[in-house]
Amino acid sequence: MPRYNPAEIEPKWQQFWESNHTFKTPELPGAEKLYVLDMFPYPSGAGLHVGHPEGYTATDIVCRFERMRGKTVLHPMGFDAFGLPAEEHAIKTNTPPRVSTEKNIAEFTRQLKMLGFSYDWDRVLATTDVDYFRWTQWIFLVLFDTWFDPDQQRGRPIAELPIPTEITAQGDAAVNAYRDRRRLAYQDDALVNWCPALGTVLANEEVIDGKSERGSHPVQRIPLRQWMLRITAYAERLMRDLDDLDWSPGIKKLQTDWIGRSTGAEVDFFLGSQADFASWSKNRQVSGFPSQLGDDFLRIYTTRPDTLYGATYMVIAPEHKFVPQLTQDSQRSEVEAYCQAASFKSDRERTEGEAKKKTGVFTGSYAINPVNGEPIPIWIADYVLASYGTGAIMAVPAHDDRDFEFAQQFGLPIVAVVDPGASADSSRDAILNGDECFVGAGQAVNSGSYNGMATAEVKPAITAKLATDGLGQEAVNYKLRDWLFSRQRFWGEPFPILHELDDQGNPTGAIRAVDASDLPVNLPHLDDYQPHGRPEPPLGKSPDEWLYVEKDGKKYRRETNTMPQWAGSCWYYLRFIDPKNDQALIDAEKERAWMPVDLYVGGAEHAVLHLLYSRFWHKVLYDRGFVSTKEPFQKLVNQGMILGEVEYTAYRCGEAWVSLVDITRNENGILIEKSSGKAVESVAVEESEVTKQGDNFVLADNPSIRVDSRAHKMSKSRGNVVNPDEIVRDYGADALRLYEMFMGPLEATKPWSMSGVSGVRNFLDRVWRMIVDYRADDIRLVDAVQESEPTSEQNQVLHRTIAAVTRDLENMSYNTAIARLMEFVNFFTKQEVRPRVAMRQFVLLLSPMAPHLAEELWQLLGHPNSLAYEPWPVFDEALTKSSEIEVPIQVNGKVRGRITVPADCSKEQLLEMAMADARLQELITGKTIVKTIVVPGRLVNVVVKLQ
RNA sequence: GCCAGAGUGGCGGAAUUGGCAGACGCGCUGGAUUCAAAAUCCAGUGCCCGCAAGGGCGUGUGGGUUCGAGUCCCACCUCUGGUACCA
Repeated sequence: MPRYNPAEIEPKWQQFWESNHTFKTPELPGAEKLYVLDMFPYPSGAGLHVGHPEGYTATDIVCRFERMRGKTVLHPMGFDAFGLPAEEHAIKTNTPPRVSTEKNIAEFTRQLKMLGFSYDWDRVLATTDVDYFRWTQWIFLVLFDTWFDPDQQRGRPIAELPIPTEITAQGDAAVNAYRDRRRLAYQDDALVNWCPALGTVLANEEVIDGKSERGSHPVQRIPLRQWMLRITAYAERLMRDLDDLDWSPGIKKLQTDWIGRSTGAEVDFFLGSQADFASWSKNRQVSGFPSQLGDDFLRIYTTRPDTLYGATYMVIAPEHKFVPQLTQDSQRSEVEAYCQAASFKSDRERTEGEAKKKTGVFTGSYAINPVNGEPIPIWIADYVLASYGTGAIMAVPAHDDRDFEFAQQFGLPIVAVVDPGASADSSRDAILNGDECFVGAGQAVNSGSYNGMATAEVKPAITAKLATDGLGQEAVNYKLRDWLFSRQRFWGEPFPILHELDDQGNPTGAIRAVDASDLPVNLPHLDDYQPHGRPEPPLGKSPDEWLYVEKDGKKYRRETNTMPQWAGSCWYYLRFIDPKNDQALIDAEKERAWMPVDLYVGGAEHAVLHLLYSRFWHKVLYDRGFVSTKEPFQKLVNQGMILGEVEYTAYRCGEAWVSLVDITRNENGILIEKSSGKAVESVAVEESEVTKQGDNFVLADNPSIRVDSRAHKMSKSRGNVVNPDEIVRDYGADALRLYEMFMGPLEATKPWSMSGVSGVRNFLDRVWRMIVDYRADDIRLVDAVQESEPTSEQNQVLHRTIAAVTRDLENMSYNTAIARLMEFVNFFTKQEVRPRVAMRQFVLLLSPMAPHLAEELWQLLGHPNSLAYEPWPVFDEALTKSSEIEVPIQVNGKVRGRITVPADCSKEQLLEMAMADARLQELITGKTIVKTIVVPGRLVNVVVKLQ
């Protein structure tokens, strides 16, 4: 029964590859290396999703293709296994997260192996492996041991940090504190989502609308001591070094925008009476612009120093440390209530909901505008963020949308200082009157000596003047914030940090790093994973043997925060190169030989954070001499999302159908009928029940009812999730791989289609029957496959296929490569004689995409060894060409006929033959030839006009 | 609102980058094979007019450049994804 049976041949070849170590990668590459990396998965309990194999198949094709072209390929796989779901599961079931994690990893491994990817499984790792996170902790020690030298723009050992003499004079504790403040890993108070009812700190994604995801309890933002990583120090390099990467412009832009560099000025506003302003500013002319903040002025950051004359009030963030100082007694209760309310809101809530209405409260205090000596009121409002710039702004309502909206709401003055000019539309008067906001560039007005100057000139001029007066200076700001690196979680890497305790067991504030030789710091055993009710991490529940450490005669308590999930995924690409090294995170020679990653493929959801964090760590490791490349990932490709099968949805209100055009969403997001306002019910309809009318789908038996036709994201709740196990069972792994590649371009979002899967399976069946005698009782070649020379036509098809498939694989255009292979099969199944040499070449071309079937056929064609390292077929250019070609003849750009001409026919000959064509003559008689266009090998176009 | 990407047959998608629009697959129609079905094989399949030869229209919409536009330019519409007061 020699039918194509993937259930039999796929496990057979997977076993063959495994027992022969076919894809074992040498420690060091040969002549040419290629490092191809997939974004490793989080091993969730749900198992592999069809989205995973999309990218994995694409990279596997690259690897198999390039191995055959002689490259030494590194293609590893691992698991990003720390994370919230395992811990949630632990809280619910009280099983240790490691147990469920390992179970999930085993399941993922089984599923990945079932798809025949050519990973070097000897290198597999999980971020939760103790041998792995030992080095994650080690890298943290490097970050802890590094400060950023702004002059050299690089990270240097903390021992090289220059200590000011006055600090040295204060003793060791002062020196240590000075160092601690400058390390790349440092401690700071940051706001966390504290949920008193659950007795635990929640991650941002666990907070929905200010309530806990579980149980809907109120969540409060409270400051908690946190570990931070000084990624902002690297902002400039993270931005600049994008230039040399082979990433899509879209991703580069996302990263650039995330870093969000802006230039402007910091300006100090005097906090005092108008009478004292003169002497204060005179002082400033002598002392200059101070680097330290004082309490007699408010420092703001602006990108529009040119609008300083238009600043009519100021706003500070509710968390600004001047709030108590600036609040007058008359305003105190109002201010306190406002700030309290703001503390309950997350950043997101402040910007969402409530129609983004601006809120704020007056402090009762005033500051003096440095350019004109005018006092202006200081407000508190949550539209100003504490974490950006200086947490305080000068408000220029005439030229900033947000300030304008706020000023209108609270009746604050609006003074225009930029004239949009006559060229602008009719609203110029409204703008100058302060009735409308204008954010563009123009000409300065109401701006003292700057009047008449263009915006672009005023900016530097005012900044320069402020600098000479000691009132301001040019400044650069980034939206990028330092990376909040600690989590109040159990299931993450413990920090290798000890907090010194005094004799009473209280922290002294001094910290020390765990010695590198004492790594790893393993996670302790906990009896249970229930929250303990304090705003402190679960590791606070650890047994004393773990929690308390004595070292050099001093007592310490371990750090109880853990690292975020990002930590382990920041550097796994390095460990794959040398996964078992117990002396170093990576051997230097191997690192130089394999880095950088030549191709990195994964979902676009990691476009910003994961890639930015990895790049940051890599740069620190580079500065400290542990890696040799500036950037980790040379080429990046983001695969598109796979949606569920297309669904048709009709809507019904009671018994009556309602057309899609008559439906809208009410303010609660419920679908209603526009006319009646009644809720409608959505009904899934079969494809056979709908028909296309114009651009839309309608019910076949009621064409006035339009229905919705779209593919949705796969989700459990929608019930449209496709399970790879089922596809492999019903169609085979090669069919799944092939289908996912045939669906469309790798980067595109595309809907799943079960009949598409059976289409490619059908192709694989045809491939089988092209070579195997499916009517015989045992597996043998079909009679048509013979040891003969290909005809010139067969050679033409073969060599064109080799050329096209090779080019398509180089471009990662897998859908068209597969189409070429289909054309080959369509041609050769019609051939009575199928030369064995052509079949051999074809099998090699097919092998990167459908490796199991290809190996089986390769064996059948008489080769005892795997084809994995067979040389890739080479095409002969001469054989791809035919001697004659068909060329269209156009009249006025419309195709009116075709002629067959020699392929190498010259321009003149081509025109001559075209003009000799009877059909053309017929069409142009009685008309004047205005022009002829002849493109050899392409077309002839005759332009005529009447007469 | 802003940013990015995309709109091509009944469906997924091709088109060597300005040169025969719709490759390849799905679906559909007809035929062969079969007692019948499945499977397989062959042929056809953008829309409209026409018995046919042939003609007209056609790549989201409207304009433009060109001998020639899916491809380039301008304006607009729709969808998808991302993002959210960063001064």
